[in-house]
Amino acid sequence: MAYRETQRVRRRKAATREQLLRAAEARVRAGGFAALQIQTVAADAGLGVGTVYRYFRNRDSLAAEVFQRATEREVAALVKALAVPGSAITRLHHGLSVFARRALRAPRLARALIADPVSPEVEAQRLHYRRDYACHFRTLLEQGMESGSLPPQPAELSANALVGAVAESLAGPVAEHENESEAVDAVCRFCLRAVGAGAEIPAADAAPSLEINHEG
Amino acid sequence: MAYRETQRVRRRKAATREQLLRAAEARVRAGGFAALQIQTVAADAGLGVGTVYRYFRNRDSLAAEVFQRATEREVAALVKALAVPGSAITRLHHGLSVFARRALRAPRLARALIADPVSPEVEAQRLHYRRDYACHFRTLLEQGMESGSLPPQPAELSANALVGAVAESLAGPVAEHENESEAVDAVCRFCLRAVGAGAEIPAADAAPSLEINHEG
DNA sequence: ACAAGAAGTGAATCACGATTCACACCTTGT
DNA sequence: ACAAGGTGTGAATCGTGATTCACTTCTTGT
Repeated sequence: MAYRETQRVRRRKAATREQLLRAAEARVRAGGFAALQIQTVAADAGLGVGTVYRYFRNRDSLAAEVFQRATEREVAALVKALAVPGSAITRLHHGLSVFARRALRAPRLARALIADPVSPEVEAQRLHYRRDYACHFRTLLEQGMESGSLPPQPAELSANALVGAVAESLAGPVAEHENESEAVDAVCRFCLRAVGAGAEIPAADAAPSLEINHEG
Repeated sequence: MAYRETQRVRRRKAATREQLLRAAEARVRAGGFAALQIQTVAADAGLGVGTVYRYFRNRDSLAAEVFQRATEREVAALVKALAVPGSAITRLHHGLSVFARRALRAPRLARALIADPVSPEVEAQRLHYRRDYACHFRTLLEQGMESGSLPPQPAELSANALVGAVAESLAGPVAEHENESEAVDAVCRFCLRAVGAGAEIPAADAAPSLEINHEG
């Protein structure tokens, strides 16, 4: 025996893998999953095509991992935003605000996560993600309904509609906005009214300065 | 000179073209634009592959025409629905109801029109369509705001959000519904509340029996 | 029935990415 | 320095559809 993987190598490999994933996500961010091409990603990462296959079984696996990472980051951001103290409505507002801002900042990515057709593998993950995502909103809506601050409504459907409204108006193909904050604000109002919390809409600056880490 | 296109031939050609378009749309209806393959369409129409190219320059042209037809049909349905007499809110409700029902009945098609990535050519049309579509809602929202029955809001953004909410909740990948009418109804309520017409929501059966021609 | 002018056809060809793989180049323990 | 066991590479190969085109089969006016 003369070779055994050492710490140093393990780190380098991890770094390379990371670099590939970053390059891949950058492409998806810019052009959706259609832009996730092995040649391109390899080139971006300064590596050979074959190398990519040392790290990922195939394109779909790479896509799936990019999807999962981005997805988990989004869900985490939402959960964090919802964890704020306050009434169901206040928390919903925070959540929407964060979701909206992220969608606005990375529209292509948002659309990719929500709708880009990829492999069946990714499609399954997408379902998971969507359910998860909607689930958080749904829980909040249910809380609001129980406490009487929201009118009765099918929570599941409302949650999905919220996601659609935000995604479409801010990240859709027709989205144009002079002022980011105004747009985010407008969508939040729209959404709050939609779930029946129109009257209790907090002041415009109730959830303004939430730091957003797009990368971390 | 010994051959001149006659009425009979012209008709047959038109019929063939029509048949190809129908077959193509059927595929899109079932599996989005990814399912629009020349081989498949030709087979469905009972024709040879080459024949398709006698009628359409290439796949993109065919896709574009399928898109345009479906699109125009949708817009026409919306316009017709909005043409009903009554207040801005009533008309909006009718429009939403029709839009929702159509999306629910042909979810894959709805998604294809709204989000499926195709050629740049189609992408341009999509923009047109979306603008057109949103425009009708927008006009109505503006009327409502002028007359004071709707609160001030950025009409363009609200219109897009409405489209997103309906499409996502009824035609999205996570859409599941026991009862069609209930779902349509719930989305309509959601939307009306969203634009600020929550109080004036008409009785549940205010716009129930609008005939929908899915084909014509 | 014949010639001109199309329309119909599908096997062959292209195009475009994904995927493979034989080979070059490191890393490590002796 | 050497052998073992990787890792990195990119030209060659595959796979999947779109597209072409030489050829067959109508249609029509004479």
